[in-house]
Amino acid sequence: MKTKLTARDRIMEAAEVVFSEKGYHDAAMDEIVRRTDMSKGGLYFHFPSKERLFFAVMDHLGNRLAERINASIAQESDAIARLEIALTTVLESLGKRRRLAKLLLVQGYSMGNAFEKKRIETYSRFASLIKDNLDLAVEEGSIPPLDTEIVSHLWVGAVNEVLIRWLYTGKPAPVKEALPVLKKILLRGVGAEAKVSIGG
Amino acid sequence: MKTKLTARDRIMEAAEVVFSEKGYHDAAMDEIVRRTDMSKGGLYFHFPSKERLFFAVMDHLGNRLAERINASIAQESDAIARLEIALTTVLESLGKRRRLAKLLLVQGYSMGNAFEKKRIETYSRFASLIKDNLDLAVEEGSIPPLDTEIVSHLWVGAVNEVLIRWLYTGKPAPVKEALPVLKKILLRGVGAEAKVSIGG
DNA sequence: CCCGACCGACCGACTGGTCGGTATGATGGA
DNA sequence: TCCATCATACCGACCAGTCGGTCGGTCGGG
Repeated sequence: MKTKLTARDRIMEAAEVVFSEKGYHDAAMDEIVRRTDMSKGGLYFHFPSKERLFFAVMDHLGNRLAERINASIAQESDAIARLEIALTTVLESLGKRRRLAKLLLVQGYSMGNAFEKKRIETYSRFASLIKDNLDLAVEEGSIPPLDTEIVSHLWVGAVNEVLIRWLYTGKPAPVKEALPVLKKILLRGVGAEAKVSIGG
Repeated sequence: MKTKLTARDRIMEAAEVVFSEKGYHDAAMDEIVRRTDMSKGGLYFHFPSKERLFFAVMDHLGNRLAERINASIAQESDAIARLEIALTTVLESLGKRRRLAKLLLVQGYSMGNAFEKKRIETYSRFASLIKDNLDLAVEEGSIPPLDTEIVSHLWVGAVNEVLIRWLYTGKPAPVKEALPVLKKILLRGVGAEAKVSIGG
């Protein structure tokens, strides 16, 4: 294990802070450089453009979130329970850090049309995870058949909106208030009932 | 009725086109001017800034959509039926015009943090409409009690995501494919069943 | 002759990206 | 052991383009 971060990592850390606070467009490369012990030329030695740097940060954070979700559902075999746990993990992870949430959910849009592809890619990854478990639940017979493709995006959108709302207004509290409601409504929507009882 | 549009209206029309195609940031005032029979100075006589112009366009389009929804649900008294009709109207209106949808749902983000307030405002208006009818349905006893505040935003988020998805990938078709699923899942989620039968 | 409406050249601030140059350390032949 | 050589990593002043907004001026109708 290295205690020293690589130059790449240090740049990405600074970039994460600035991008999440300012959004893509309003973030100046000069400011990211300022947050580093490096020069502009040094930064551009490691990343070819602002856009690539942003994508690298997004990928990094997206990966970490995905890993956390996968780890949390790994030991659970029941599809419905896995969906509940996944919801919980997302709300907990993003609800714990505004910065992460903001960057992942909102701050890329100012990139303009180039962001479309990345957004689709990132959101699809999480939608797929939901879809897979919905499909499994249908196979298991725990829920009636439905268009899991559309429903998975419906779920992602619902969670997304509730989190963005929280980012901007500070409420509802993602885990304490929103999570129970989201679980109840979304699960009932697909014809299931919450199994992991925490907030009912 | 005037057949002549005012200068303000002509500017807003041009702005709508450019903003929806390019997004807030990438839209250049010079291009909006070019789409007008007016000069830059003339435009700035009517609107004090780019930001204000964008907000004016958003308000205008938001109002028109809200009016359309209100008109469509006016003659219906049953709360659940009103919710179904409102969903249908939104999907129809936005599904019919990418431009409108894109501008309302996505293109403002590139404004950066100044957009937050406007987004909250715009989305809240539609969430409130949903919330009011959910509250009514609870009062009527058609659905069990629930946190209608959070649920209304869940609905808005779900619809939003499905529409954005459609904007970017072209599927699913908002009215033909997405609408039936959204109605079914969202209504079942709050403990109701679709009453207006079109797509089941 | 005044004033609201409009004109359009121009300003100045900003910013992504470049480029010639430097420091450091590894390599390797004599 | 010592020096020449080379690549990697890094430096930061500078460039060139962009764009929102301004301002002195024009014009026509009342």
